[in-house]
Parts: sequence; C-alpha cells; structure tokens
Amino acid sequence: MTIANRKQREKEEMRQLILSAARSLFLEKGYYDTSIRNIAEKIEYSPGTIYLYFKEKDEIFHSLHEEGFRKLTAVMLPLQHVEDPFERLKALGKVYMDFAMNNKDFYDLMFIMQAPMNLEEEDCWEEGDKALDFLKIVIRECQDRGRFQGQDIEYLSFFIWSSMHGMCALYCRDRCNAYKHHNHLNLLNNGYKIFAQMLDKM
Amino acid sequence: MTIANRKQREKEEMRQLILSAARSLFLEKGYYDTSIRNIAEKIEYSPGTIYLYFKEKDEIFHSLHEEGFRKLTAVMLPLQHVEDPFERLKALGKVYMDFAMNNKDFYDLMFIMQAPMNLEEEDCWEEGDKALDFLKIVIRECQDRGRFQGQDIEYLSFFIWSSMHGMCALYCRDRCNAYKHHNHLNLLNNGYKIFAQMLDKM
DNA sequence: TGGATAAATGAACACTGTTCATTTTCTTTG
DNA sequence: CAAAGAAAATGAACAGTGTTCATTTATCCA
Repeated sequence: MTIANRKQREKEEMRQLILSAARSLFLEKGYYDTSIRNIAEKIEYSPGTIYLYFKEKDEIFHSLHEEGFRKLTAVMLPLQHVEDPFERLKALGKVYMDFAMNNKDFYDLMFIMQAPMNLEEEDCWEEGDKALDFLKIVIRECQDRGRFQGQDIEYLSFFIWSSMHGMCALYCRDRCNAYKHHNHLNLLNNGYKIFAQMLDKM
Repeated sequence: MTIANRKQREKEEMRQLILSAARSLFLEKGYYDTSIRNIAEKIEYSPGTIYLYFKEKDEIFHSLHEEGFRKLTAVMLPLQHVEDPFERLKALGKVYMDFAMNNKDFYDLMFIMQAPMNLEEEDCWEEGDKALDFLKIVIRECQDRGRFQGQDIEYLSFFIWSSMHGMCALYCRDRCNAYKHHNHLNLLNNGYKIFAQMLDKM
C-alpha cells in the first residue's frame, strides 16, 4: 500500500509542478505564446514527459480553469454569512472585482480566453455554475425583501455579472489604456462605486 | 501618371484582398489558428507574397483593428442628430451592442483580443478615442440637462462602457453558455433593456 | 527587342504541438 | 545481492508555424 500511495502522491506532485510552471508562463507570455517545450524547460524535464501527465496542452489549460473557479468560490463562500442579501450582493461584486485584479491570469483564463472549450461541454462548468448560482440566489433573496421587483432573475443576474465583468475584462485586456491619464485600479474602484450606487437606485 | 496610379491602385487592391481573406479566416478559426500559409492559400498566392504587403502578421491584425473602428464610428455618427442627449445615450448603447452582435469578429479584435498591442502605442487608438469621446460628450450633455449630477464623467463613462462591453464580451467569448437554456441574443437584448432602465433611474 | 525594375516564388531557418521507439530508472522477485 | 520486469523519462521525428531571402518570373520603358 505504502509504495503505491507514494507513487500516486509523486504523480500528483509532478502534475502540480507542471501546472504551476504552466500557470506562471501563461501569465507571463499568454497561452498561445507558451510552448510545451517552454514548460518542460522550466521544470527541467523533457517535452515528452509532459504528455505522461496531460493528454494535450488544452488539458493543462483545463486544469488551471478548474483551479481558478475553486479559488473564486473560496472567496465567495464566506459571504454566505452576510445577513442582508443586498449587502451580500454588493460585497459579492467587490469580491469578484478584487479576484480579477489579484488574479488577472486566472480571471482571463476563466472568463476571457478563447481556448479549448472543446473539452468543457459537461464537467468543466460545474464549478462555474456554483458561482453563478450564488449570484442568482442572492438576487432572489433581495427580491424576497422587496428589491428588484418585476425583474427576471436570469436576465438581471446576467446584467449584473456583465457590469462587473466588463470592467474586469477591459482591465485584463489592457483596454483601460483608452483612459490615458487614469490609473487603472482607480478606474475600477470608482467603477465599482458607481455599480453599487446603481444597484441602490434600481 | 496613369501607370503609377494603376500600380498604386493594384497594390491597394492586393492589400484588401489579403485583408478580406485574413478577416474571414480570423473569424472562422481565430487569430492564432490562422496561418500566413492559410491566408496565402486562400488568395492563391505564395506565403512570401504576403510579406510584400504587410511587414508581419501583426500588421494585418492592426489594419483590421482600424477598419473595425471606422465601422463602429460609422454607425455611431448618425446618432449626432438625435436631439435629446439621454435618448442619444440609450441609442448609443443599442448601436454598440448591435455592432458587437453583427460584427463579432471585429468586436473581438477591437476590444477583447490579446494581440499585437506592441505597435499601437500612438496611432492605432485615434479612431478608438473618437468613439470614446463621443460617449463622454453625450454624458456631458446629459449632465447639462440635469442628469447624472455629481458624477465624474471619466468614471461614469467607464462604467457605462463596461456595462455594455461586459455583455458583448461574454457573448463573443461564449461565456453566455453559462445560461444553458437561454438564447444568447435574448440574453443580450434583455440585458440591454435593464441597462436602459438603469440609466433612467440613475 | 533588350535591359532595368518590380513582383512573386518557394526553399530554408528556427520555432510549434504531439508521438513513440529507445533508454534509463526503479521495484520486485529468485 | 543480482536479474527480470515494470514504470518513467527521453529526444528524435513528423507535420505544422512565422519569417527571410536568393532566385525566378513578369512587367515596363527606352
């Protein structure tokens, strides 16, 4: 038992080694400009070795995608303890935006990158669905307390998500440069303030 | 004069031939999955010929980027004749979203694609600035008529732009799939309705 | 028609993702 | 401890990529 366990543990460690090398390279150079050879070189293994742990380059991406959603749900779940659903909604926006700013690479991976969506038909979005459900539930509870009356939860959640995503996406893909004389983080923080005001008045 | 003119015209026609082939291939397979050889094959020329008209692959992207912004400003400018600035603002949102839905490839190119932003330090954003200025002016005129009082134009324009961009970006990068049982165009159209309502109540 | 000029070519270079026969390393058995 | 078996790692090879450039082809004007 012990040896088989160790083998399995080593296998998992190797996967993690590859993933962390890939993640830092994807962050640095982007998905398409990072080669398998780059990753192999970084961890001082041969290119072929990567393929003993991942079927293809896309699968590395896929793994990081899942990791990203685990990270996101991890920072979202504590908000369950915020009693007032409207406060929870606003806090959710903040947490979401902070996640994007603090994990630019993961955010890009999860919500922007055009990448191997061939795989992720079924399984991959499980974690993503959780996050979206969290938003919908908050909105529903807001409605129970009289807010957002007459709005369809599906469409409203889409719009609220989009408002936040829009800012994060412009940030991640450097389109904030359009505001030449503004600090990007300032743009986002003030954008969030307007977002919160907007929710208040809806 | 005549021959030199013709030469120049033919040169321009060749550029356009390459651009339209590239555009349709970028649309079909994406920027990174389209090769110079693909483009050359499509127009029935050798790969080397492309490099007589464009310095590098990035420059083809850059040209399409500019073309996209010319298209966008073209659909925006007629709105100048909408008297009421608030109606103009809402119409601007609609026109922007329609542009994204009708020109998914261009929209992606202009606002999402992580691509050769190495070049476009100075010139490239001239057309983009025009579009953004258009938005800012509309907002300013709204303020002149009493709307959006006390809001900073820079931050407000960023938020409004982001709200629309968010929906368009989720659409372009297939993240609307998160709403499994909803038609994507419906999502966007209803998202726009909420956007317009939001502006009304701000 | 011949010589100069411009345009188009495609082989070559250094890279890419991926595969697989071969070699190396580890584990178990005799 | 040594030999046989299994697992892990290798790196050469294949077909593709962006890009360059000597060579060929086509066009132009004298």
